[in-house]
Amino acid sequence: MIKSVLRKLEHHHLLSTAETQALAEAIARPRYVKPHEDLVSRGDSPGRVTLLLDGFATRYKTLEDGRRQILGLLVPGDFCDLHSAVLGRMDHSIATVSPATVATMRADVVEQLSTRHSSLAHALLWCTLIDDAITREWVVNLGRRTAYERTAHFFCEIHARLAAVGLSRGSSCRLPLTQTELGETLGISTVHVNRTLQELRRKGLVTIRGGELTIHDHDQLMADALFDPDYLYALGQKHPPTRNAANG
Amino acid sequence: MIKSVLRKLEHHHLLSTAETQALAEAIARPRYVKPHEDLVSRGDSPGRVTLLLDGFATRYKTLEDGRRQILGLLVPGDFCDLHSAVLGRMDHSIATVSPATVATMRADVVEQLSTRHSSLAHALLWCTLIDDAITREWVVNLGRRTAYERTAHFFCEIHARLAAVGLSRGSSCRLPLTQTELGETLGISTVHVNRTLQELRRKGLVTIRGGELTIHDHDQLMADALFDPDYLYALGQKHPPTRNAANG
DNA sequence: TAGAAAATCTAACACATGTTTGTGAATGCA
DNA sequence: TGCATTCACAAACATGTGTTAGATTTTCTA
Repeated sequence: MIKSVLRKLEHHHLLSTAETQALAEAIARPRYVKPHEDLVSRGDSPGRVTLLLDGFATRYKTLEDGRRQILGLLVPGDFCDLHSAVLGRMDHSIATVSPATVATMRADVVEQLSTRHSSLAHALLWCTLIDDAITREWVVNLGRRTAYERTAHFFCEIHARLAAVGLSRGSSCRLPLTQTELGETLGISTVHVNRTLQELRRKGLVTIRGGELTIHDHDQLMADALFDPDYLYALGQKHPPTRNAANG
Repeated sequence: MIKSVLRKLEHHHLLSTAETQALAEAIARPRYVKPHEDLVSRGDSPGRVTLLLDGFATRYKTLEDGRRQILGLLVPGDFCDLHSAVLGRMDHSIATVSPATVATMRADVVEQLSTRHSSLAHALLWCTLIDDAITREWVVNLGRRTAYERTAHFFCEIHARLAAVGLSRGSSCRLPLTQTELGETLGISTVHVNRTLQELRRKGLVTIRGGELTIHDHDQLMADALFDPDYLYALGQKHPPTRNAANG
């Protein structure tokens, strides 16, 4: 279960056995969380860092009048709130969307480990910065792409990210979001999500059913989305340069 | 000139004289840059970290077909590409919008300083995380706010951020963006920017002229924008708790 | 397994925003 | 000082997306 996290951290570069062990020890015993439950809420000062081991979660913010925007989709292996260890409190909330398994680590322990193991610190920072790169791409998505392009782009991204942690089966992967949640992610209304999904289906590019996303024509989807996986920093590749020849 | 940076770093908590001195020494002699010139381009692996000392700059990305989205506005005191030191290359470009003064530091020197001076490392990380919080709020802005609300929100944010580095005069501050650039920031067309600015003016909330932004009714503007400065983490306050009583 | 609740899907209509095109004013450059 | 360029502003029209409301289907749960 902890594998998904290690796999992600090692995308960056390999950790020593001492490091992975220290990390594994710091991780509290996994906890099961029901769908649609807050893991951390805006304003919290958790003092613990939460790690998503299984299932899906969203970062989100709600405006005074109830409008909700999803800021990011968290997939297994993602850290939920590393930044809160430095900033002290959460400026947004995080909620599960599916049944999930999470583990936590004490923030001060993470800090200690980071000072002791510089490449662990580096790996954690790397995770945070990839998240930022993804958020920036979402800004492009919301600002400059049409609803259709946005949706296509989102599907490309999710498939790539899940593939990176070994959670895709060929052209399929899980994506347990309702059309309402998709709308809150893509900045469009639920009704328009429905229209858009129909168009993607009609063109034979994508079907989504029962929380399962299937991409039928990856090339065309990427083209329609103006998708360039550059910003994922080879998250989709097995192991970047630092890994030596004997790749597994 | 270096003051703007220090002032920002010290929002977080005070640096020792040794630290500020080490930082000052690492900063190469300032360089003047013309408006609308790239400071770093997408794909670059700069090896140096750039610091904006004076003037304005934008992070931006361009889609294959030419559509451009501004991902962030950089104001004096902001780091342009701290993350590139870890990620290795830029996933977006940074360009000046006004005449600007910048300085650079070698990435490896920054890394060295960070390991030697932990509270400097902390301060730099803090800057990065604030940037992320701002980017997340931009996602909300683009995804859930109307053109009018977005524009109002953007003006609130810029004024708060400039006030934080001592670059506002009462209800006014510089904002040298053309209506086209505002559109690329707010995810709307140039024509619609014009319409929106007129509405803000008609309501007596804001005027923008000759690169100068003036807010006539701050309360109403914040209300219309659904602006909550929370996400700026008290960037707008002089000095947070860690600073002792004798505040300047 | 029935009933309730949630999610998908449709349709009609409203409207915010985009597009195109053009004018006049401001700005920069030779 | 004049010319070219950029910028702000305007009007008419096109359209993508939002809204409201309701019918169907699926999923949950008692």
